[in-house]
Amino acid sequence: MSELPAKYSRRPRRTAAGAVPGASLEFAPIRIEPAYRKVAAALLGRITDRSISAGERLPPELELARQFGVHRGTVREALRELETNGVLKRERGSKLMMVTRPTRGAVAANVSRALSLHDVSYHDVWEALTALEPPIAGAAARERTPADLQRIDGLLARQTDDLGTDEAVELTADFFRAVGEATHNGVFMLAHEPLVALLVPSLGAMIDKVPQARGRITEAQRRLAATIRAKDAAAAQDWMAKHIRDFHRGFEIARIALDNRVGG
Amino acid sequence: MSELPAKYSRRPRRTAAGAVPGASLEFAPIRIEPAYRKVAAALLGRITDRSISAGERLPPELELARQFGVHRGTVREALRELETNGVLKRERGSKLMMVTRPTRGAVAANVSRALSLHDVSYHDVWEALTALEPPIAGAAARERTPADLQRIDGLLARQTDDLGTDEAVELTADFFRAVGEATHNGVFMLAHEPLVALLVPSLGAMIDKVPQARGRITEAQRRLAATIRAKDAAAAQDWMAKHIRDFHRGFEIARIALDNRVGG
DNA sequence: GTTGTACTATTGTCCGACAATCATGCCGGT
DNA sequence: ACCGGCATGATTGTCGGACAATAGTACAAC
Repeated sequence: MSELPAKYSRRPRRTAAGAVPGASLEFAPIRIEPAYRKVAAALLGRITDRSISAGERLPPELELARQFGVHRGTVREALRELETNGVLKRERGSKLMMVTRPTRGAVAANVSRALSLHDVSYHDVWEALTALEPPIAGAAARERTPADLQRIDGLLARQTDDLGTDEAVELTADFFRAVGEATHNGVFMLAHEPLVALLVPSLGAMIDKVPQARGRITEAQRRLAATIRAKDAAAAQDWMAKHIRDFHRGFEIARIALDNRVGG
Repeated sequence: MSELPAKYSRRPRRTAAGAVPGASLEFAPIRIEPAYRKVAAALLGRITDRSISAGERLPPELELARQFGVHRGTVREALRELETNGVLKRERGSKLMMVTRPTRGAVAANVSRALSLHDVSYHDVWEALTALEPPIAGAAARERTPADLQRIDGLLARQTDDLGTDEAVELTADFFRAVGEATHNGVFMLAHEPLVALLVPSLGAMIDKVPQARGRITEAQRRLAATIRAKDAAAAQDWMAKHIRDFHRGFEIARIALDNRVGG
């Protein structure tokens, strides 16, 4: 059946056990990388250095396998790696894989998961939000465009009392996102996303337990929006700081232990 | 050779083309997920909800394939996905895959790449550092332990004039990391890592072009360390802010355009 | 012009196989 | 009793080949 197993020949492995017995020379640890990782690294390199740019389509898997000189299964494993990194997206059927830029949501989801697995506490998240959000609000006040204002106002207009808990929470999260986008700073937009995402579940619990919270949230957001409209960065910082403190207080009133792990 | 192709039977596909002709009803798009994604989701779920905890070992691939009722290749693609997410680590040979928690470095690398691909500018990174690092320094001053102090001092002691550019830059980055760890806040530790990583390459260029930068950096770090030792959070914030401004000025002097893309 | 059909390209999944590696346990020599 | 070498089994890495399902396209039919 098999003529001769000459495969694997392109990856010469060190089978010779020719280690000098007494030598105490310093050897660098031998770095053996699986092929799928090398393929992934090669592709990722071409993407990060922009020789393949977003929106372009990759050759089909079989063609890639031919070019790299590996099996299609190996290429697929490499592609899967890039896909989870968010730099590739594939659609079913005959569409080719497309190079994309990782979406904020995907990156944020990874970060959230990592934070959650690292046993980060609510307190830690609050501390970070306290540090991060006021400057974000300030930057938003400085940099906002009319379009940003419009989006923020649109969100505020939807804040009514007869919303369900989930919608209210989602709307609050969207408010933070909108403020982040008004900064026109990709770092800010990405930075607070995982934090907001981590808080969303418990925010719902808090709102349910603390009836007055909804009103305070809406009020703070309106004030904040006004300062952003007025391009008053200092006031925006102050109101955002107050807004964050409010959340903190809500959690205390709802008796959510702040040194609990987030997420789950 | 093949008796009968009864495979694929466990995934019934809708072959019937029974679409109502004139109906203008709203249909939700049908979500069809590949099997490898479902397997990945199942495993990830068990990890994030802690029913499989870090350090445990997963069953071998063949066993997983048997349990999920899919082919080993499919399981492998799913595992690759988790591996990139950092929740699994595998070693060569007969060792089983081990559940791990994503390392900060891995997560940060993903974030850095995403930021870089999104054309974030130096200015954006500076703005974020200006917002983030002073509060981090303040938290470090409040929360530092003797061990943290020792690590920081160790790094400072290695800051001498006869270091190569690369070592000096790496030492500076490590200083930031050490301050971050002194906060004992996982969010802070993770948050500034990608930013520092993005700056490292250009920081080397800056140091080479601006001779006085090295001295200023060392001086600022010593002062900062002193405030952290004294647990003087306010002073720590101030010195960190100054430190960051210093970097900014260095870049201006070195004529590195601040609206350039970072990374690459 | 719209609708249906055949064809092709591509991805998703499966089957089966072997090489390389690591752990383990056995064995003989000291 | 301790040690290094060797056979063995388990597991991952990779390969070859196969087929089903889907999407796009070209073309004929109405």
